[in-house]
Amino acid sequence: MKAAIWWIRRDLRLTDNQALKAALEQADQVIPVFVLDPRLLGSPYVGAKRLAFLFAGLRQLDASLGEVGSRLVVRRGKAELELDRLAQESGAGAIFAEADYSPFARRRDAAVEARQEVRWSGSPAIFPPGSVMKSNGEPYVTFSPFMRAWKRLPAASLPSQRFSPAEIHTPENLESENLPEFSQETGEQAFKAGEGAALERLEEFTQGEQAPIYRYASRRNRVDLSGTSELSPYLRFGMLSARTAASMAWKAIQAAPNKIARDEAQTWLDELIWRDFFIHILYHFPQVRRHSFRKQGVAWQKNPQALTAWQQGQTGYPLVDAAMRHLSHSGWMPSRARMVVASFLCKHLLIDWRAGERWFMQHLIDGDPAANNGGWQWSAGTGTDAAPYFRIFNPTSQAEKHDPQGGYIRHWLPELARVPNDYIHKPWEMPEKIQSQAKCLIGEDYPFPIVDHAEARERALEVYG
DNA sequence: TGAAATGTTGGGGCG
DNA sequence: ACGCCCCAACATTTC
Repeated sequence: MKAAIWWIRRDLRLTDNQALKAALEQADQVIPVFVLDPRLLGSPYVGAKRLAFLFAGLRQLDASLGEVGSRLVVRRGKAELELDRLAQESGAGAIFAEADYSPFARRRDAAVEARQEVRWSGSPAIFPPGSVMKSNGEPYVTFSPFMRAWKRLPAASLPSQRFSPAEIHTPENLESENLPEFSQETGEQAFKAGEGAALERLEEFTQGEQAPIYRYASRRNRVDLSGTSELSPYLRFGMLSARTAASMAWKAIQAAPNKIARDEAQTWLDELIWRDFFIHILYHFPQVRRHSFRKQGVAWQKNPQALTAWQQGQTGYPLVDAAMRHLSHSGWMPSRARMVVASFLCKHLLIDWRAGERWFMQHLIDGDPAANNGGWQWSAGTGTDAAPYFRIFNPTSQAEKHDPQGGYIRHWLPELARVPNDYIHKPWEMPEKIQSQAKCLIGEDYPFPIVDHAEARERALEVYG
């Protein structure tokens, strides 16, 4: 065919892009287009920090396209209408796109398919939904057997990982919208957008005998040490292909200098498999987006004051508050901190996990419907293969384990900066004299705990039980 | 990818 | 030397 549309959704990259590859193989001219859909831009599950990252990524992509003789076309409107219009303007014979599985994406894509021919290739998952199933044809709902089956799939069945376009011909004279600017509202941009930054970080994380991946398992929980890969925003928007990430993980595992290092790296691959697991779960059970996977209901409590305290990082538990302010400021939080704040909201405060899920989606740069929903339902104990109801994190002992010197806490809670180590994890126990020395009066500069841990724990056991 | 309560063991102080 | 108690350290059970 003469021309084809490459419809970009969450695959903001040129390398290892199966949809782009297919379009280039089938058509002489390719039109890279991103559609700003008002249904997404105005959604209560979208926030400024993630949009800013998306738009910065699109600008980067436009620049990369420029280097191969093309450019990005941006349109604003409902996807099905804008793609219709673009196909008519350009005479494009088909639309090429990577799959996208959230309930909204599937409705949108069905509407597009009703009007235009769409050829799907590639997936945001490493192995797409449907490819990891039980022998009776049903989807897995527990992680361990899912992971075993996933690991039995031949890595060689993954299509070429090395594709990178040399030249893209794109028709002239197609109108393109400007991308909105978000300089004011988003605070400090913690992640540099774009495929280049993503590949740089992946390399740094996985390459060489001293690579962080070889200490991943033992350091990922240390909130004060940046022990995680920090690749999630790139995976979210496909600035990094999940398959490229997996392929680098496999290589690192093979190249590990010893068994300990190999196990450490393996743990990171296991996390990528968790990501696939939740993508598959949302695909097979789209109702989990709105409802608990488990039928038994928890009697959630309405508590707007407590919800606000949690959102603002004013619960009186330093690790919880540091993490929540980290999120508001940077749009990101390490995995361990996410588990701690989620457990606190659902179990200590007995607030419905959906309130936490929405807050995360509004603030996380990497906010992804499948991973975020899966994580929240896991924490709340309502999901597939969920944390058992009696597993209640003690926010103080979690802080002692994972931020032993309080460095993370002091960084995000400046009012606790001068609190001595003995009290950094339980400032409410500080004698008054030390409070004034530390210039931190509890109840004034920093709140008393909004719930007593032991009481909250008992209450959660009773309500969940 | 918990934490608390309860149970067991063994060293050391002491009469 | 011996029995008793205390309690830290570790193990097991329970939520």
